[in-house]
Amino acid sequence: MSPRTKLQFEEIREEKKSLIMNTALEHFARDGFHGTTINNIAKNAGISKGLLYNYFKSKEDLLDSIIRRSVLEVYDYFDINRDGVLSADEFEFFIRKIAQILKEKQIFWRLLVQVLMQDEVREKFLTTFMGTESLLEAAKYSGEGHFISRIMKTFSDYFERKKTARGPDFDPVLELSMFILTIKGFAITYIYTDQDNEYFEKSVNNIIALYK
Amino acid sequence: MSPRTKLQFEEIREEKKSLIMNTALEHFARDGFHGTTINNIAKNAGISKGLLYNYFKSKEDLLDSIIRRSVLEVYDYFDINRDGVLSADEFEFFIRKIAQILKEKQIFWRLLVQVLMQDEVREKFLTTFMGTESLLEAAKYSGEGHFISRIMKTFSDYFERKKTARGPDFDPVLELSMFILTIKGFAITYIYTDQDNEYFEKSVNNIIALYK
Amino acid sequence: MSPRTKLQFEEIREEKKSLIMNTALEHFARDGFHGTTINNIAKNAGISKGLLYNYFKSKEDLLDSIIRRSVLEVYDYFDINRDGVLSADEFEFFIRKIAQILKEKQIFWRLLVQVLMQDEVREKFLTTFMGTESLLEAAKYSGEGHFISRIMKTFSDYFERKKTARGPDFDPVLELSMFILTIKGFAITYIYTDQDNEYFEKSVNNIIALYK
Amino acid sequence: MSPRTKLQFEEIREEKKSLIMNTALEHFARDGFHGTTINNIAKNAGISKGLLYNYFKSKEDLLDSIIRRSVLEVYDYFDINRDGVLSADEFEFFIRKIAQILKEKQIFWRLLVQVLMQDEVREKFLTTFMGTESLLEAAKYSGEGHFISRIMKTFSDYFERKKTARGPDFDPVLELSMFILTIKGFAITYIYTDQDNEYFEKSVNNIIALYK
DNA sequence: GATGAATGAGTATTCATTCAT
DNA sequence: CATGAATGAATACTCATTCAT
Repeated sequence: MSPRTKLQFEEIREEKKSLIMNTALEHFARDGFHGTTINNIAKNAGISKGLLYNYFKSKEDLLDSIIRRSVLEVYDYFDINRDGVLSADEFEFFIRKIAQILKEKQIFWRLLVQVLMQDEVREKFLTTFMGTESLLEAAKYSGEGHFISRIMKTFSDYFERKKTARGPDFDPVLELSMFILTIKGFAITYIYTDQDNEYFEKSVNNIIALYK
Repeated sequence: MSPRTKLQFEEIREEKKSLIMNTALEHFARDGFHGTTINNIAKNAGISKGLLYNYFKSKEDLLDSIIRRSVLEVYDYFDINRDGVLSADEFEFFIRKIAQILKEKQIFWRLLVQVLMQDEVREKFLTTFMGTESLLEAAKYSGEGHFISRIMKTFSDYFERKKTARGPDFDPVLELSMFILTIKGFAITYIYTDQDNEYFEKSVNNIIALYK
Repeated sequence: MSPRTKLQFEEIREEKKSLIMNTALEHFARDGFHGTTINNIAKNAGISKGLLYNYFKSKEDLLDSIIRRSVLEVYDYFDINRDGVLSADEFEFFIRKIAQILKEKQIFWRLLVQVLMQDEVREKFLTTFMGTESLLEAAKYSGEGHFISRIMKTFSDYFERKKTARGPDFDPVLELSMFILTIKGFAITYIYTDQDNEYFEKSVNNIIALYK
Repeated sequence: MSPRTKLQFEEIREEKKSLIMNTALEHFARDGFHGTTINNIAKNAGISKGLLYNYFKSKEDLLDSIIRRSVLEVYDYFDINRDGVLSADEFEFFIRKIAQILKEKQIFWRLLVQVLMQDEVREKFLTTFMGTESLLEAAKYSGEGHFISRIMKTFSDYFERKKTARGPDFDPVLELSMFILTIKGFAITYIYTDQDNEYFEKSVNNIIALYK
């Protein structure tokens, strides 16, 4: 009957937080942020509302935590040891990685996209993770804490380097923006579509063929 | 002081409805469906809540009406006299038309995209206007009332016909899905971006160059 | 069946607001601000919670409104045409006036005192109506909007003028602060005591005898 | 490693209780009873909520304990060996004592006053320590456990005795009630005011001059 | 047609208190 | 003795919708 140790408490905390966040993610992604009630989350997680508020300051804080956690997870995927120069093969690897993440975290991306449609959330998110509102702008800076900005810069450099090979008619910024736009379209499409579809893979290959 | 004719009453009705819908659209697009209150719409439209309910059965009915109206408007854009065969030039015309509509109705598209992220709305909308959940699937049917499905079919046929010219390696369905996905990415991008950007036009040209 | 006029609406509004404020005042004075629930106020006023929030932004706004209204009422009592100089008879009139107000608005004063014990409310109130935290300090300034400060200044001047008559040993500031302190004690006592007590009147007379 | 004796345990218990009560007092006085949370008290006392409930049955019990303890402390101040007759010098001593206690326990008095504004608490407290609601009434009885009543009686007798010296116009009850009222005003004033103010001492002297 | 007062079910949030460890 | 996770009832506040005028 000895009291629980600090570690035990910590474990319980982390487990419960995770449980709540996963449950909430499902709800948010399916019903939207406003359409989801704390009551429902708590009920589905099998806990009381009070406990939820023991772990998260507010409904918004819960949303924040989910986004933050998932973004950091995504960041890990890209945290490979690189010299800042993206070779053609590395480029391909990247694209495949993005497709893979999309597959594995489909439900999160659905939430993210939905949430990013709300203007306030959008602004806040972009400032936090990109440092600017436009992906094209983001590509110009190598913001320190701005994960997305860093990736954009990497891609931007990639297309810049292609200019020498492709000649003066090649517009690297246009190429970059077409590439981003295509990736976005790809993502939006497969967030809501069955990804076992044969065209998921085919599209990936095609994007690589187009922009590698 | 002759009494107003039935027609005049009808006109007033339509004008008021339009006023309400326009005001509501702005709010929905900016604050989301849940984030918008009837009170706010009524106040901004300069009418009373009661009157609003005189015109629309419910908040959802108001949303429905807006979507329905706008879709019909969009439909008008495409209601050119055509023989069901899309020539290369007609294809280009189409793309430019889409870009133009995107520009002219940016706020509506923003709303539509946002609303379509909510699963319930999404399903309802897709059933009504497409007859299926997947654009690719939609291309297979020439649904009667299904406006979007019809457009998809037109594009599908277009890429099918290119197969003969391009040879056996050409996969028309892949081409169609890459095309759709690109249009989606283009739309999503410019719904939230300043469209006076030089890359708006450049991207349009590029998409045409790629898929014409 | 003609619709209600603006005036009619205004009347309804004012009546209901008054009803709510009176009901709330009773509750606040008896159970304290925190001890009173919106539910109870609404129930006792015979209206729905929703309506209450139609008239007051929040529970705190309701409290604010009550205080503001009552303070203005009290202000009216003192808004006599005066030259800024308080004669001995006017002094007596004042004291009797204060006693009278205390009697007529006992329940409000109970609330006010109770509320002023909460540090935050206290600060806010003092800043709004006095311009400083100390009555003694308030007496130094003739703050424009600061109703209480103005009264204090009047009393301060009164005791200053007595100095010439009473000689060098007379400390007008001490006299003022003893006077204030006595009035406070008087108020605190009779806020919670049956005022038909014979010593209510006797005390008033005594205070006048002491400080006139 | 000799086991702790019962006495040692008792000491620890008392120390912890004291720690909790002191912490709680600070919070109650600053934020009010309702505005204070058990969580905050526990956190600031450096203990767990559970332990707090090991010492006090409820939040209200904690409040009760604080008041009870402090009242007893105050009682000690007055528990001088006296014959029941208050001489003029003893009267002066008393007043100075009250002023001193006010200074030393300012924070407690603030709490007490605040808490006594809540009607329920008020009633309970008055019954327990005074036996009646009115200080004037309290002066009539020499309630056994009623500490305050006893003090009132002492003062009452004091003013009664002065009647013989002052003549038939002297109303001892009026004098007593003016005295009480002045002390109350003095207390209320200096509970919230910086007591290093020179008028604190001057007021004390003045009260003594008036009622000795 | 037109108004806005009125409703009530619903929502996020708080907090004293309990209890397994 | 000691911890803090867990509960649930209570509370302020919101908002779509109705309805008397």
